[in-house]
Amino acid sequence: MGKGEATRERILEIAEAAVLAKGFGATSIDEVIAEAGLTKSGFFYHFKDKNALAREMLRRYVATNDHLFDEIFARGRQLSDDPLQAFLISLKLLAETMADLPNGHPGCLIASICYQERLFDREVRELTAQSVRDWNARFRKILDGIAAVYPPKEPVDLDDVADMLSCIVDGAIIMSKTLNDPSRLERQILLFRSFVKLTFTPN
Amino acid sequence: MGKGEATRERILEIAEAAVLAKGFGATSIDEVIAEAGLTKSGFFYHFKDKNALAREMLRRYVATNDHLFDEIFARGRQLSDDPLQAFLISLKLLAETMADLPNGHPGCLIASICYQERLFDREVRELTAQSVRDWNARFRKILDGIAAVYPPKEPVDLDDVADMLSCIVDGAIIMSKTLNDPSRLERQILLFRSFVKLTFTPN
DNA sequence: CCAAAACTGTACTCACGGTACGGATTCTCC
DNA sequence: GGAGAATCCGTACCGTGAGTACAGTTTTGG
Repeated sequence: MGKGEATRERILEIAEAAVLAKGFGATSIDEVIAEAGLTKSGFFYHFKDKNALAREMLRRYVATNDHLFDEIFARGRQLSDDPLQAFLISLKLLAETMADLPNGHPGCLIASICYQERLFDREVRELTAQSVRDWNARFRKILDGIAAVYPPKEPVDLDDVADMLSCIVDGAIIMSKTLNDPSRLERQILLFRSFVKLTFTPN
Repeated sequence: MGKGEATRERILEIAEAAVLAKGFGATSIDEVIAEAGLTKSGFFYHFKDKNALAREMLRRYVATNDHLFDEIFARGRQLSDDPLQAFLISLKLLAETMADLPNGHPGCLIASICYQERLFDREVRELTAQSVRDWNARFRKILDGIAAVYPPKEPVDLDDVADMLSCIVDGAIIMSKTLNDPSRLERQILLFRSFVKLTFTPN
C-alpha cells in the first residue's frame, strides 16, 4: 500500500465518523484535514470534491458491511445444516456483533445519505440504492431456502420479510442513537429472530 | 390568528419540506425566505437562529403525528371491542394512510435530526428523545391490553414489540426513499401486523 | 389614531467549499 | 544514485450561506 493510499484511508475513516455523528452537510473539510494532519491542497489532491469523498466513503462502508454479512451468515450455515436454524444462529450472531460495538452502532451511512439526498449526485444515490437491493436479495435467498423446507404459517411475502431486516436495523439504529441506548438495536434484531422463528417453525 | 403567526406557519411548512428532502444542514435560510416571500430580517424576526427553527419544526411535526395516531387508534377501538382486533384494524389504517401520501412519505423529522445531532442543542435532542419515548409508551399500553387477553405464544418483551413499530416505520421510510418505491412502507407496516397477529392469536 | 407588531434595507462578519497554481518533499523504480 | 512521478504544502482568491446590527417603514388591531 502506497503512502497516498494510506492517507486516503485515514481521511475516509475520519470523515465517516464525522458524517455519522453530524451529517454530511455539517462535516467540514477543514475539520477532517485538521484531524488527518494535512492541508486543504492535500485533501483535494485525493478527492476532487465532497461528492467524490462521499462516493469512496460509501464504497468502503458497503464493502465492510458485505464482508461482515458474509462472515456471519457463513458461520450460521457452518453451525447447522438446517437452513432455518442456520439463519436463527446468524441473527443471534448479528445481534451480538452489533451489541459488542463499544459506543453503540455508529450509524448507517445509507440512512444518513438518504436524508440528505439532494446533496449528492446521481452516482452516489444509485450506489446506496444498489447496496440496499443487494442486501435484500441476500436475505431473500436465505429465506427461499428456509421456505422450501418450512412453509410459512401466516401467508407472508418473502421479499417483505427480507426487507424487514434492513428496515429494523436502520430503524433500531436511529432509536438507539436518539434515546442514547445502544441495547435497543440488539433487542430489535432478536425480536426479528422471534418473528422468523414463529413464522417458519412448524407446530 | 395574527399575521405574524401565519408567516411563522408558512416558514415552518416550507422549511420542513426542504429539511426532509435534503437535510437540515443543506437547507439554506435564503431559499426558505425566497419561497416564503420575505426578507432575511423578516425571518430572524420570527426565529432567532436555525436552532429555534428546528425546535418549532419539531414541535409541529410531533403534534401532527400525535394527532394522527390519536385518530387512527381511536378509530380501531371504535370498530372492534376486542383489543387485538382493534390494533390490527388500526395498523391497517396506518398502512393505508401512509400509502395514500401522494409522493410517498416525506420522511421522519426525528430520523433526519438523528443523523445530524451535533447541529442541534440539547433542547432539540431532548425533544426528539421524548417524542420517541411517548410513542413507544403509547404502543406499549395497547400491547398490554392485548396481552392481558391473549398471552403471547413466543415469549416476547412487550417493550421491544412496541419499539418495533417505530423502528419499522423509520426503517421503511428510509428504504422507500432510497429505492424510490413508496409501497415498501405500507408493506412493512402490514408485515408488522402479521407479526402481531401471529404472536397473539391463539391456536 | 396610535402603539405595537411585522416587516424591509443595507451593510457588515465569519466559516466553509472550492479553485488556481507554484513550489517543496518523498517515494519508486531503473 | 538519479530522474520522474506521486504526494503534499502555502498562499491567495471567489462565492455562498449563517448570523448580527440597526435604522427605517408598513401593517395591524384595539
